[in-house]
Amino acid sequence: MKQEKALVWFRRDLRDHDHAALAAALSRSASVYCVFVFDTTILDDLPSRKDRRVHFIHASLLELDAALRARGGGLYVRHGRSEAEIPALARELGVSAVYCNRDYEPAAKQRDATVATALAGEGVDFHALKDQCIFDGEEVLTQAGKPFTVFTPYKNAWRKRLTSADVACIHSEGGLAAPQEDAPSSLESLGFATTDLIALGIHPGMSGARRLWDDFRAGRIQRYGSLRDFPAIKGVSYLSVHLRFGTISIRELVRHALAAEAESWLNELIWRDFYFMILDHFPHAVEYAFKPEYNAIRWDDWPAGLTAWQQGNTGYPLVDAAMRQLNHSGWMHNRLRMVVASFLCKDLGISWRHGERYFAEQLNDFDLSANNGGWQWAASSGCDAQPYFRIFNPVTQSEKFDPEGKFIRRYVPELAKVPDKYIHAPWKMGRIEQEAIGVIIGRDYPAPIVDHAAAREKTLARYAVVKKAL
DNA sequence: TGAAATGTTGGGGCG
DNA sequence: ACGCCCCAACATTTC
Repeated sequence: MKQEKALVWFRRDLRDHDHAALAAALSRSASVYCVFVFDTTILDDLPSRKDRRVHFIHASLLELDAALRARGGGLYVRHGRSEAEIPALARELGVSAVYCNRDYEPAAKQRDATVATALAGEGVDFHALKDQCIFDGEEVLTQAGKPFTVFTPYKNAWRKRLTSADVACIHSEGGLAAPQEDAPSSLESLGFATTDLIALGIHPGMSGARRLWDDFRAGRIQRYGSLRDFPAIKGVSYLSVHLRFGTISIRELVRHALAAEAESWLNELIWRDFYFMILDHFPHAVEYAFKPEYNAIRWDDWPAGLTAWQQGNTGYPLVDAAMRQLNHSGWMHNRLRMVVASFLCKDLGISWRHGERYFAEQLNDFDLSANNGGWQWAASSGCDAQPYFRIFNPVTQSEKFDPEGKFIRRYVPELAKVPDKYIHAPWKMGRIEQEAIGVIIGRDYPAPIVDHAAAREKTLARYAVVKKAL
C-alpha cells in the first residue's frame, strides 16, 4: 500500500511538526516530497518585494528546509503561479497525490480548485486537510444546521463540541524524500540582512515561535486576562504572525490554553476560528458590508485625513502612537487596532475599506478573515459587530488603557515632556505651558484634525440611513 | 470588546 | 431647626 510518492504543498503552515498534510502524506505514501511556491500573483500585489512578510517567510522557509533535511527530506522552492507550478512539479516527480492544509479565503479556495482540476486531469489526487483551525465551517453549526453569526453562541457550541482529540498533536515520521536540487537561497543573497529581523523584534520560523510561546506560557498566559488591554505592558502573546504563517500549531496553543484555564486568551483563539468560518460561509463580506443595509452609508472622501491617519499625525496621541507602532514594526496591539479603526470610521468618516487595505499592507500578521472581521466590527457593519452608535472616545480610551502615557511617549517622542495631565489631549495645554516645555501644538505636534464631539454627531447622522433601512 | 445625556439620591452649606 | 439649593456620586436611558 505505501508504495506511492506524494507531494506536500506548504502554504501558511511553515513547520514540520503537528502538521496535518505532512502527517497524512507520510502515513499513506512511501516517499514524500515537499514544496513551497512564492506565488507571483500574490507577490506582484505587494508594495515591495522587500516586504517584511516576504522576509519573514523566507527566513521561516530556511528553517523549515533545515528541519526537513534533518529528516532526510528538504524543500523545493518555486516562483510562479501555483496553478502552473504545482501540477508541473507533481508531473516532474511522478507523484500520485498532492497534500496541503485547507485555506478558507475565497481567492485561495479558487486557486486550490483550479490546481485540483489540473491534477485530476493527470490522475493525481488532491487532498486538502483541516489544519489551520480547530473546527472549520461545517463543524460548528446552529441547531438549525446554519452557520452562527454571533460570537457568544458560536463559542458555546465550539466549547461543547471540543474533545481532546481535536487538539491532539498530529504526529508524523519517516519517509521524506530529498529534493533533486540545491537548498533554497539564503536571505543574504536576496539582499536582506538577517539583523533587520531582530531590529524589528520579529524572530521568524519555528524557533522564533517557540521563543515567544515559551515566554508566554511560563507565566504571562495567566495574567493575559488582566493585562491584555494595556499596550505599554507586555501583556499579550505576540504570536499572531506565527499563527498566520503556521510556524506554530493552533492545536498546541489551544491545548495549553485549556490546561492553564486561560479563558480570555482561549476566547481570542476561538475568535480566530469564528472569522475563518464566517469568511468561508459569507465571502461577500470581502467586498461588501456583511449586513447589507450598511452599504447605504456614504463615507467621506478625504485623502488628507487618510494620510494623517496612516502616518500617525491626527493630533490624537494614542491614535498616532498606535499608527506609528504599526508603521515601525508591522504589528499593532489589539486594543489599539480597535481604537484606530473606530477613529478612522467614526471620527474621520472614512470608509473601513481604506483602513482594511492599509492594515493589509502593513501588518505582518495580516489575515483576510480576521482583518475583514475586525474592520467590519469597528464600522458596525459586520457580523456580531458593535452597534452603530457605539463610538470610542480616543481620549477616554487613552486615559483608560495608557493611563501614564507610557505607550504614547514611546512612539510619539515629541510629546515626551508633556505632563501626565495633558498627555492624552495635549491641545488643552495653555500657550504658557506649551512654551514652558517647548512643545507648541501645531508646530511640534499636530493640532487635532477633528473635534471628537462634533465628529460623533456627524457619525450618528451618517449612520441614520442604516436605522431607516431597518 | 462605550460614551454621553439624563435621572436620582443624599450630604452639606447656607439663609 | 428647617427648607432650599448645589453638586458629587451613582444609576438609567439613549445614541
